[in-house]
Amino acid sequence: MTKKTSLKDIAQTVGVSTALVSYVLNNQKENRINKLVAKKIREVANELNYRPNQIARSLKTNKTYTIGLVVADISNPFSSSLARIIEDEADKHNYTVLFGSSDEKPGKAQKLISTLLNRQVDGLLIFPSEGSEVQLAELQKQGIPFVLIDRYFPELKTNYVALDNFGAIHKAMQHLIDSGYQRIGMVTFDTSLFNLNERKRGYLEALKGNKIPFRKTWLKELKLDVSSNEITKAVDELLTGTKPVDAILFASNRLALYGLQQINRLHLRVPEQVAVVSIDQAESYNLFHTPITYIKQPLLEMGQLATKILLESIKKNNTTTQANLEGELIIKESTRPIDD
Amino acid sequence: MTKKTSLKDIAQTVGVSTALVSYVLNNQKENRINKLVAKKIREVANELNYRPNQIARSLKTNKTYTIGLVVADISNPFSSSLARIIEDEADKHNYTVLFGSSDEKPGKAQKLISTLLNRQVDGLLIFPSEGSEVQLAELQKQGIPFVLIDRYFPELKTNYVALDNFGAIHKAMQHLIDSGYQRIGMVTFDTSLFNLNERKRGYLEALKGNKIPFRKTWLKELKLDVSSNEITKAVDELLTGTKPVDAILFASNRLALYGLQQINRLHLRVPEQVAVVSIDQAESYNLFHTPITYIKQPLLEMGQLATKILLESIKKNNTTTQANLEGELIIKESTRPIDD
DNA sequence: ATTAATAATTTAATCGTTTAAACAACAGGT
DNA sequence: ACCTGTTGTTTAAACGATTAAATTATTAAT
Repeated sequence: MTKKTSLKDIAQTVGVSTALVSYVLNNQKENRINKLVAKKIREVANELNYRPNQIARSLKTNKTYTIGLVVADISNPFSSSLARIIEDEADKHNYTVLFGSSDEKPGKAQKLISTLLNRQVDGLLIFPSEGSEVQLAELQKQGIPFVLIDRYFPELKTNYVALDNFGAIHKAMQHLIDSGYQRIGMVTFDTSLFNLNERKRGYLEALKGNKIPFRKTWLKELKLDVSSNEITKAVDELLTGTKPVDAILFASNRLALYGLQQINRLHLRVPEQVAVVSIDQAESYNLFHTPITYIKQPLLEMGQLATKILLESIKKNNTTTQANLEGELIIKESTRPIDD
Repeated sequence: MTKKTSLKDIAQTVGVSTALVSYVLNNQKENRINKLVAKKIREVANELNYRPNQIARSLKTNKTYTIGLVVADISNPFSSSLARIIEDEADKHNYTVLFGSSDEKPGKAQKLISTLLNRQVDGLLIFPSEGSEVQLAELQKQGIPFVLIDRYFPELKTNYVALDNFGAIHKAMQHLIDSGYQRIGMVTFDTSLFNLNERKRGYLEALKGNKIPFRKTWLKELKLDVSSNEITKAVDELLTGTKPVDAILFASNRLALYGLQQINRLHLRVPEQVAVVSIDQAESYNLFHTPITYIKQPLLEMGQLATKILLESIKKNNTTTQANLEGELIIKESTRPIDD
């Protein structure tokens, strides 16, 4: 490995001090520096292929221009799509992203955050997992800038960017009801996470608002780390009883992905025998014979906004920004109105 | 922001030198240090919630325990799945991952690599893009440890881990031919990338080996950054002429994703009217009415092996490891043999 | 020619850690 | 009493950059 060139090397070859080299390469004190010397320094820097050691700079300036991204699982399309958006937005401001997956486990998240902080990230973007309130409160106490994405805790006064889950589901439900569906099932998660419960609340409120009595067999609440088999089973139960549902609302793309497979296996026609709505788009839904109605999350806006809020709060740590963004209902064939 | 505690703070409260604190917390010189003092130091470190400044440590030790991951696009499932595997493997060795997307553009890749190197990553995992040979040769010259994933350049003697593309496609083709398909089309990329051309070579060789004369209308070569419309058009051409193909081989999951949609739109039955094979699995293929035969890439092995090779070559920079892993052909309904 | 003002550059401390080398204090052996 | 060895700890330099303050060189003004 050819030794990397440092300011010192440049300084020596040119015959000046490292300070001067630093000033020149950072375009500081421009008017005070001899143009010829500056030119020479730049030339030598180029020749020696100088790359500033960001680590050394960080140590001195106490800024790493790095943000930490904590997702549940980077291989999940929702996470990776947002990761990409965040990467691009961060890059615009010359920030780089360190990431890690928490697998929805507070312990793992804790370890991850700790690792990222040891690396002196300037701030964190977190998809928080269930039960991480205490950790987050601690971060807050330590004055570390962070923004929550997708989920948040109403009892914590933190920055966050999330979907207006209640509104989105309510909108979807109203659409189903307006289209003539009456026995509407929902497959969602059993969790204490506020945002997911908002989805449930949206479902229940919509039923109530339309005077449709709720039956508890319509609501399937699955663990966050649910297996594909369990999703299959839940969908099966919704669709094969004596009084099957005539529409299903899936609370995540993973649930929809496996749920639709089961609908295929049962040879049910969509939407004639069962209408379907999913939260969160996926290009792959188009492989299904009937295009699926879904709630489009404003991913671009979520990612960009979250990143901007974080960078703002890194600059000056004062305000708290909380954003509940609207989802858009994209109506496709899977919820065609029942003609009667 | 409460000031972070440093070694100095601990040293001062205990009343010893920072050196001693460092030795204790790093479990060095254990037998030479007074047990009571050591205990006291650990206690105070705990109380003050000490977190070592990895930046300072890196500056001194010249090791960041960070690897840089350069993918084409982190939001692509292939990339993000591998990213997750790499993350886990890296974590086992206490490494953290900095990532960035190159969008298949050498310029962007260059900038990214440069940024990562400025941050003193210990090594790089790269999904190289077309035309990056010079860059990679340069990296090599500088003695920077790196491993290529998925693609490689036969003229460069670098570490790499990739699929045996020729073998995989050949296997798929043989299966199609053995199942009675004769007019086999392929949708692939028009590129100088070696591994993708190996796919084309596998296709052509299989035809030749089975004495099936190749027709150039069967082969659709699309740009790497092809739009969904162009994929649609290519599939359309393969399937709607006077002599349509009776099977299609898709060279990537993105091609398959849009290709299958067009097959849906044309209301063609799979496999009766057209058989389908895709490289690279995707859970979402299961949404298609007919399960799709595909070549399963050994992602876990690829990611783990690449990471291991990188960490090895960070430790001692000597050998070059090149691995062409076998793909597994997973046979499903989409290539059901033609009964005759 | 002297002084003052300005221009150009250097000095030196600092960030938080690591680590070789030096040092102090004491024990045991002669 | 003196040397030797061991134990426990400190000193101080180093990593590669930044930057306030000090210093020197040059020019302009009197």
